[in-house]
Amino acid sequence: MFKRSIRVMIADDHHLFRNGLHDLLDQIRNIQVIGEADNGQELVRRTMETSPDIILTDIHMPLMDGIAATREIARRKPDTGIIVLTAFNKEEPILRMLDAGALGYVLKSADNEEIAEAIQTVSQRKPYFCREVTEKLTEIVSKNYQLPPDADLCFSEREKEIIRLICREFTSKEIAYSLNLSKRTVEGHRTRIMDKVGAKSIAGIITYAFRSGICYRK
Amino acid sequence: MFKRSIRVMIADDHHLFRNGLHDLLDQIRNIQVIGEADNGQELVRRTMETSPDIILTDIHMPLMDGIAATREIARRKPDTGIIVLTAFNKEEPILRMLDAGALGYVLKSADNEEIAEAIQTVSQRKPYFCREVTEKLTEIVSKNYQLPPDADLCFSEREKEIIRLICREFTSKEIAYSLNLSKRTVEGHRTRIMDKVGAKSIAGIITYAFRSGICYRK
DNA sequence: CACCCCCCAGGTATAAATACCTAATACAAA
DNA sequence: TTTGTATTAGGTATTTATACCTGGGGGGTG
Repeated sequence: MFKRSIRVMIADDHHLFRNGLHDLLDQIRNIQVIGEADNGQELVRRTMETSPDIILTDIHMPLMDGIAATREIARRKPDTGIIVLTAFNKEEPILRMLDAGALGYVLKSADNEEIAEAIQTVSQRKPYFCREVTEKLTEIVSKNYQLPPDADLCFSEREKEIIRLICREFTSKEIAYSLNLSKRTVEGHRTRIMDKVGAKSIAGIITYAFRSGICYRK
Repeated sequence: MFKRSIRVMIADDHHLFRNGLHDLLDQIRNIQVIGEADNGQELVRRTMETSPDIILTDIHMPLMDGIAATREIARRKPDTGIIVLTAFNKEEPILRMLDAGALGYVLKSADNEEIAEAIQTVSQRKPYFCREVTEKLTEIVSKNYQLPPDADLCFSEREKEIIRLICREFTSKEIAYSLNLSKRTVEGHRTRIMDKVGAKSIAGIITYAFRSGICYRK
């Protein structure tokens, strides 16, 4: 089966690094480097013009950083696979880039094979993270994610349903309407929930819901 | 370069599934299946005896589930690469298995190549997650991890103070008393806060507070 | 069967929150 | 100086929430 080559754009503010990466990618058969940019604005502009399949971008760049550029490109050309290629394995940039819409995250210390693998993977719309970043990611997850506490199990499905609706700013009347119940029934559930979690008002229900994982941050 | 074959152990309570997987793995050159287990206890015991390089295990199994078995094996034989092979792409089992020490997570719907790839990857001590799970993982991260919010800056200290008190279940009257203000003043702040965050009620204020990081989970 | 728990729903009453107003003070920036 | 914003505070009215009470129906279990 014939595979058309993957068209790649490089963005980094260091000329030498771009050169090295360009040479490296030129050696890979089905990859074609179609452009370079030394800042985020140029990256966005050239991406709009040339529609690369894959972008390899640094984070720290003048005029517009890689995060803002990624966000912009993810919005305007959502089919573009964006891979972050940066030196540091820090929590915040990883999360910001993920949030901005990057599909891959590879450290600059990566070897040639890994970069090639990242490009191949992301070009199929699959996420790719290098080992270090995956480790970081799992670390972040285990650090920030609280497993549903046993208390969770104390709630019936109905109760959890109502808790989530409460968190979404629905009043008892609205919840009753949407669940085809009486307003009094919803109020009854609400009271039971408050008793269970020891809350004095919906405020307590909501804080409990967030802290316990019944509701999520996003 | 000569590569010694990867010694794999299979754990699943379904005989047919073990068979199918066994046959599949037998077709891969450098993989050698050295044993099977149909429950977690047996998995741990046989792992202690035979020290496989890689374990492919289901989660739901009698006597001891895959999570407990993984935890045990990660503690007693930390060099073992454990890959979860399960049917469902749910948040909780993923996190539990990661926490327990699994390095890979592949859905049973995966094709042969993907399972082979997972084994190869994990045998190099690199984590491997199938696409769906990676997506879930990033979803979990972006859902639970809060970026330092810019919105935070939009609130005056007074407003943030009041937001935190609201989250702690204080009523306007109580807040007014504790801050030596009029109840009406607190209500005024509350209204301004609701306007700013686009909330319809305190529920909206609290969810905003959690999501933006003005209030914390733990 | 009796018992318990969940879900449902109603009454009555008070407290709290919200939606509209208005307006004075203070302090910093344009 | 003027402008803006934060903070303070009040009035009036309606809607919601909460605290008490009551009861029925269904499903599972000892």
